[in-house]
Amino acid sequence: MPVTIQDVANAAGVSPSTISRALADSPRVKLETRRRVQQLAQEMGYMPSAIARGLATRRTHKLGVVVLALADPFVSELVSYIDQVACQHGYSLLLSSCGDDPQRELAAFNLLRQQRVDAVIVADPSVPERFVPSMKNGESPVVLINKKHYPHSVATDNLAAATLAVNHLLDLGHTRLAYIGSSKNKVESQERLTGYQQTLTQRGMPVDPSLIVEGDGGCQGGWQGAAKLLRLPEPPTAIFCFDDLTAMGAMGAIQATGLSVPGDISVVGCDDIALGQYLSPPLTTVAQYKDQLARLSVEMALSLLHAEQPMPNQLLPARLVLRGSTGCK
Amino acid sequence: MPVTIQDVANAAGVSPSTISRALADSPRVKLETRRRVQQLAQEMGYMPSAIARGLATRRTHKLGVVVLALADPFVSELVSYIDQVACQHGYSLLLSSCGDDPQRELAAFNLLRQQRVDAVIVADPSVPERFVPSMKNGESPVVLINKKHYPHSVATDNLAAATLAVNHLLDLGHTRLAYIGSSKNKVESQERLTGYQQTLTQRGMPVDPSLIVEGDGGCQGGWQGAAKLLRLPEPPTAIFCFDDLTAMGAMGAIQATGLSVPGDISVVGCDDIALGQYLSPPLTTVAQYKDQLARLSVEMALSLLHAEQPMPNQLLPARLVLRGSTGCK
DNA sequence: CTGTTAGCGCTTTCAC
DNA sequence: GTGAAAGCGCTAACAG
Repeated sequence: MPVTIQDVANAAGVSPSTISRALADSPRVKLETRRRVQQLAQEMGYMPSAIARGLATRRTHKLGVVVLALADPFVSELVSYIDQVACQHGYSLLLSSCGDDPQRELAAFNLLRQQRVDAVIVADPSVPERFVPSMKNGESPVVLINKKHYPHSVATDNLAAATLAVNHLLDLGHTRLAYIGSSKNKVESQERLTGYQQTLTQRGMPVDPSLIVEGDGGCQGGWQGAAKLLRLPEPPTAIFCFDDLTAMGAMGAIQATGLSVPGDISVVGCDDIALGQYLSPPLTTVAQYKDQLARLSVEMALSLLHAEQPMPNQLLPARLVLRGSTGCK
Repeated sequence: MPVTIQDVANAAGVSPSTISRALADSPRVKLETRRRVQQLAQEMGYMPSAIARGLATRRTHKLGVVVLALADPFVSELVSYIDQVACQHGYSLLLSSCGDDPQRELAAFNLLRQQRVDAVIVADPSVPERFVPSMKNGESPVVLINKKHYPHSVATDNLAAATLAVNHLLDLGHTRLAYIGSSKNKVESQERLTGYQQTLTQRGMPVDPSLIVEGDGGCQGGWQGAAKLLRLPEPPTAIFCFDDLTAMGAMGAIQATGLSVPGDISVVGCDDIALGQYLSPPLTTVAQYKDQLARLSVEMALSLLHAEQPMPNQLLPARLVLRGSTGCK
């Protein structure tokens, strides 16, 4: 049995309330008593029960984090940042992977509701759209990452991201430029596609529909997408991929046929996962500011809680990272 | 304000206790009442407060998961499995990355204690040893993954893993065989090193100390380790790496100098992270049964809780996965 | 400055 | 088969 506030109160010869106040460093208790109590609590190894405190204050200091696939490097890096920020604010993360099964989705989200998390952050953009409405029913605010169309979100500007990538490739002199999208992230992928198309058009290049194929946001989809492009009578000389995993798969497919990256085909990814720089060749990519996505999403969640002026939706820029897969460096 | 059990009781015209029992499907309440209450609760969108329940039962149905770096693919894949299993048992995961800072470590672990998690699983083998003793003080049982020397653990047999890798390389005809270890995972790395040495000796090969270098369990360490090996007067023709990230880094370094994998040097990793098969060439590796590690660690944690006969420590086998980086397939 | 009193929402004896 | 009452460990008025 853990030490309770009563135990400490008895030991200190004061009432539980005083202990409670002293530990909160309330000025309402005499400095001396405060110090004494604090030290005593420390010595006794007293750990306030977050559970009892939660019941009393109706605030659990827990953030629910919903993801579909934690194993996706972008997602795990993001969650890692979120955890850091949350920790700084005295919050813990309650994880909830909803898997791909609609049944589990609901169960997972209900678990979060039962746990009375103060807010939930949907940290994986591939969490299905159909999952989102059910969240509204909950009483805790929901912040979505990279779903800018929802009430509370912080997202990377996909249009700008695609523009950076395509301009880079165009600057390199490429004229046949493909895009591999993601069926798992329809909206995001569509936005990046739009950026791709707009940029081509703006720079006076034709948009060839046969150069637009769909992956699944993972390596496999990237591989298959690239394989399809390679079978074209006139294959592209550069590929912009929905994300870094797609790009990895694409590079694999290209290299497996004996072609060279970037010698024959240049590849650009998106996200900037940590492993990208260790691929051969290192992956040129459009980086998302994961640290900012994390920080802002936590801050937004917290601001929603404290009913300050509702923090507006955030749209973050992206950053081009030049590496070997487009022949840079 | 969420619907409380009182609300449901009022609506149903029975007492809270009956609601509580009905929802637990207790035979003590008449079948008809039970059904009626269950449906009513459903309709009213009643979600029992895990927090109040936790206070009353002293069981939170939460598992604390301690990791150092969630962004490590092995770790995130593992946690992903743990989440699945935990969910099946009606448990949620409370995440706690302790970062590399000893200060935060303590804070992170204290958070878990305050949250009164039922048990904690240390899911990242690179969580520093010095962190472990402080866990014993907690009142909740602790299960460690891949730290077989601790009271409650489930681990992959590192000796066997290394043996598989080295035998494979030897079978391929290699005679100069290097090992890149990890300074961040001393014990594990030492075990794999022992397996490497024993196997070489058993098969009548010399153990050349200059072929044993240390990485950091990540790509960078792998890169540097391989670079060091390449500068040797007589470089190895095969490298067994502490883990897949190390192997990725090593492959990068080798390929960056214009050498070929596996043409000039074969590389074997360990862990079998999902991305391995999409590298060029795809990575031969010794797979850990991550699903089993996850399942058994959760089951061990739960068994510890329910004070059944304490489940003995588990040692799992490893499995060789042949791919391109050793010229297979 | 400190103590007393009431809950927070649930489970669980113990009665009826 | 169901209800009443106590209590889980804490916080937060309200007194003094």
